[in-house]
Amino acid sequence: MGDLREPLQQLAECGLPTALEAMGERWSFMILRAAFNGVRHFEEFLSEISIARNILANRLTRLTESGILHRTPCPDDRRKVEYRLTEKGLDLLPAMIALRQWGEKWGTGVLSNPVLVDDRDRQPILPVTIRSHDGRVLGHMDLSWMNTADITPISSDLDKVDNQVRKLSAI
Amino acid sequence: MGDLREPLQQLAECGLPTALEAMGERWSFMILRAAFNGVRHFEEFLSEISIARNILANRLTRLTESGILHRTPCPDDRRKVEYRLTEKGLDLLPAMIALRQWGEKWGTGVLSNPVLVDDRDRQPILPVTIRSHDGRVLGHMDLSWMNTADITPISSDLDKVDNQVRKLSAI
DNA sequence: TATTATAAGTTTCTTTTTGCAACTTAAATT
DNA sequence: AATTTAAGTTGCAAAAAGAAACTTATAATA
Repeated sequence: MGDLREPLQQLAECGLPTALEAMGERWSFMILRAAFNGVRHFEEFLSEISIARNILANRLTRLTESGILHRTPCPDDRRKVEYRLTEKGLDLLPAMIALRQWGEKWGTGVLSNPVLVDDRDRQPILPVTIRSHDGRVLGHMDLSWMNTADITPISSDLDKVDNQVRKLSAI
Repeated sequence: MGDLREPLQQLAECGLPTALEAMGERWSFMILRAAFNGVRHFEEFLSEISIARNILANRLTRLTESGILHRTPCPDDRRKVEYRLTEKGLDLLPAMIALRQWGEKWGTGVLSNPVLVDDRDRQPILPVTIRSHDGRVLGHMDLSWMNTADITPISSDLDKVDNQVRKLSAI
């Protein structure tokens, strides 16, 4: 069988560079976390995070431009500006929690307190995992890359596409 | 009821800064992605990613130091060095996929090809989500912060801890 | 064997980002 | 009217990123 490193260009066709363009700068994730914790104003971010004033201003502008935060001047106090997470920003929660959980698991004894719980039963959430279409938890050894074109809608014969598949766990 | 922004210090007690210390630098996630795609050697990373030589050298050293990659000189060709993901590195897959999926969803029409499939049935994986202990998919409005000490082992009376809870969706 | 090529860096220098501190501007408080 | 607060901006120094040439050890080739 051929070389395993065929999709050189395909590596480029991936959402990761896009995500990093918006969230890859220093402090972006810390600002996001603060926003998820209800922080909404400039001076509030400033006291929550140990970031320089000008950098914060720059990041808030960038996050606003990329549609992660929405900037609104407050009507009641016209000095204030409110930064709120948009739907796009809120949708970063799984990525942020996955990162946080990884840091907790592998960091030097971070006690992880407080912990995220489900409102319904007040129990801690599960570790964020990768799941198959029917909900089984998958590890990297269970995964392959496959061309969208070669995917059978739901369940059919899938024998002939065998060599269109690249194991992720060739690692 | 009191102020909603009580856990100022608690924001610091979180795995996110730890995770960002290891993965927050520019290119780290791109290197990780390449590693997940089977890239193992310096020159290979270099041609896969548009990164400067010295920066790549620096990042590989840093990622090795933080235990995400393991560096081994190749026995067969002593010029070569092999960089492989450790267990700690492999464990970043959910975070990376979550980011990638976010980029695909919100980026400017990234077609996402190839796509990650489950080996078992060759069907695309689900979007990475946050789940309750019993597997329900949770949104940010279903989540609260709670002190570890106040969590009832599995299911008991949980009424009195009511004001120990901070809604995440006060947003 | 000598010559060339390859792999994995390192060095030097230039350009961008960070970070700090002081300054600004508009609006609210006292 | 004077002071304080909120959200920035400006100027300058330090750190990090990027480009290009250089190094060192090894392997392949003539």
